[in-house]
Amino acid sequence: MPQRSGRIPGKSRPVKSVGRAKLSDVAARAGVSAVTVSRALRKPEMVSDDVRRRIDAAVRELGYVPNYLASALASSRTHIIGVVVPSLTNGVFVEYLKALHDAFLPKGFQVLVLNSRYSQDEEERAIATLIGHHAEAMILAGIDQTDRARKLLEGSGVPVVQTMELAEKPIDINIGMSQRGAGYAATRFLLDLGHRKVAHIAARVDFRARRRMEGYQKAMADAGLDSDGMVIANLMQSSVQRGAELFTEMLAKAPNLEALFCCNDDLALGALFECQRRGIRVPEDLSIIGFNDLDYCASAYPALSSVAIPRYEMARRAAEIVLEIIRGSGSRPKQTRIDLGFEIVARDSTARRTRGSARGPRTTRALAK
Amino acid sequence: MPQRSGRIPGKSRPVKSVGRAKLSDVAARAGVSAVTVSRALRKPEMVSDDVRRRIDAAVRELGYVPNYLASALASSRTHIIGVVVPSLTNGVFVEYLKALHDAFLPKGFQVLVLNSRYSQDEEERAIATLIGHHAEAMILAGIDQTDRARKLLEGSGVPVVQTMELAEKPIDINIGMSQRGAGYAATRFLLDLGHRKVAHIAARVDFRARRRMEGYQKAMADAGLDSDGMVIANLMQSSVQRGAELFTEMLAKAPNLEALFCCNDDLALGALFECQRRGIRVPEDLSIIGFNDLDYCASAYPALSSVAIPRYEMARRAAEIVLEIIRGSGSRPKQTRIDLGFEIVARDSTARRTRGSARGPRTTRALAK
DNA sequence: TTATAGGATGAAAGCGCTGTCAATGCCGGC
DNA sequence: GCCGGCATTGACAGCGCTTTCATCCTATAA
Repeated sequence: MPQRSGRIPGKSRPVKSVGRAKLSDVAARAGVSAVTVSRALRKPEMVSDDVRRRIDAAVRELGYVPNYLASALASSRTHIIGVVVPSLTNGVFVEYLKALHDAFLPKGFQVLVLNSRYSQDEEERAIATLIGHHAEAMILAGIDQTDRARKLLEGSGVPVVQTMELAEKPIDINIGMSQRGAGYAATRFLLDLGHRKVAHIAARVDFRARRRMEGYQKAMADAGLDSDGMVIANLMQSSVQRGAELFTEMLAKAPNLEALFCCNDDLALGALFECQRRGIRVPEDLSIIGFNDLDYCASAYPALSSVAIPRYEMARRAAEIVLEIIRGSGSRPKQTRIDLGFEIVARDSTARRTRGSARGPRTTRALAK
Repeated sequence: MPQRSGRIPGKSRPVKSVGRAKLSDVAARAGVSAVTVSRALRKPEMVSDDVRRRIDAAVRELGYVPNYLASALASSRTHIIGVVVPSLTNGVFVEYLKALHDAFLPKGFQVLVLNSRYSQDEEERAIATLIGHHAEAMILAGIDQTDRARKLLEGSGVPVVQTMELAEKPIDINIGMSQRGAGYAATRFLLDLGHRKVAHIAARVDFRARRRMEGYQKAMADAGLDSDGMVIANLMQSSVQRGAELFTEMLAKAPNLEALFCCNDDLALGALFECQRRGIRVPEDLSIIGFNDLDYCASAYPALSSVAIPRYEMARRAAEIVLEIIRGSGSRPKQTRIDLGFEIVARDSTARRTRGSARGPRTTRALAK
């Protein structure tokens, strides 16, 4: 005979959440059964007004908060969207996450964000964690998952969206842009302004940054230019400070620099500040272009040129598609690989090369320090 | 007789995670019972080598991922730390969250971050959500929770840490600093440099920003100065761009400005750029100090003075205390209210007022636009 | 009046795991 | 050759909720 549920006095297990009210407590207080309380909370229109009022009162009096774990286990609905990004501090992902929150929260979903810290292994672990939490969909920044991660994702049976970049063989859905193409275009833009000595600096080089750099190298090669000695790629964390440092380093290698393509805006801003510090005029002596087009680019002096990537739109579309799949349970979207492109935003920090004016004074000053 | 578990053909419930392997599947494949698998996964040293090997193999072959929900429900251990911050984009909280992640993840806890978007109601909802998820501790940015939120927190029975500010009556544990005092000190710093016309600009004014402003006003009043017409407080989102705008607005109200205290560094950077644009020399014509001392302050040209707040340390200490409580189950720390202070970081954007040189040309130019 | 929807409520089972305790097998020691 | 003790393993109940299906009651039609 199964024993009466409840705690056996003197032999109770270590109680965690002491005295926390549960469904049956509310039910007892309202004088109804537990099922009715459950219903009243989820589909209030299914119970009578009188009962609903009594239950509401009981809930308030007891400070009842439903146990989400039990609910999720019983219904196999977690309302969790799993997200993995490589960084929580990078401005790009900050806005990307904001877009995801904005899209999912109003629809009753929680967004569970895990940080892979630019490591494939940590990403794999994060993915396993999210699968363990039974996330109803998975949104990943990047396309470079490990084999095991791919297997796990495929086995999970939930929609997976890879973003930020275009994949050759997407796991499921892919919304992105060509990082390589964007790197090529940014470099091409500088070349088209008449610059020949175009350098590239990068920090925290991950897969995406690497492909941007490849774009830079291709554009240089296509223009018949040598990019050897014009690249500094650093694995340390990117920051404004780092931008100043790498630019300084570059100046030592290539004092007659004409244009600088920075892997991201932080580096570009740091380089700009360093120019001001050294009296290098931007854009007269040096053209600078960043990447990502963060908020501050437009406000800087001179306003920074950059490459705008559709980070908000990528997140929005990912959310849209995921919600559609979850709703329509199973109806896959017709298009599963979407290229959202990018845009070169030309501002005051880049200008056409003017013969003569630039060369002399700048390099002198640049070397002075 | 309870029916045999398993799906009744033709009448099965809507299956969510089709065919996802569970503990019993692994057990069957390894030829052991489910409990043994559970043990092998959690305390490998408790099972024999042979069994462990077979189980590991089965896990791999089936791509088994434990159902975290079921595990948490059964053990009443979620390993989740609940965190509520008012913004996911503000640089301060970005670093604060990073510190929390760094502290908790290595200890086997997940950090569940919810965004209150500077709204008390949303914060209350976030807190309820976290309680529903049975977070094992709660770390909140700020001290201004609603009454119901406080009740929920007290009823939850888990440690609660309020951070970023010092509370009169903490809910539980409080690690912070005096925002008001910091505002006072920053203003005092400018006054001590000989400035009289000291203005304050603020955006996205929340409780903390308001108290910083009160500090500013008190410092002005204590110095016998009038702060009327020297303050612009804006409720819109803060950004570099906004800094330029508010500074421009302030210039119209107070053309003979000598020093500017910005509510945060983004505004200060925007104001700095605007000065460059207008040919206002910093610090000769105008001293500028920001707040938070974000990374880029030190790199800007001129380097921005700011007020450094111990955001990393607040998070670290909060995590430390929480971990101690969870471990030692019940042993409260002796000190439950910790003041971590702040620091005025004087850099090149602030300087002693020099008679004459400043006044004339600057105001002219300032008014020019 | 009696049959008959249809709305409101409840009883039972089970989601996938873990805690507890009992059962089994094997060792050396007497 | 029997027993205590240790190392392994398994059976069972239950975490707090939802799903399913049965039951009850009232209102309406016949």
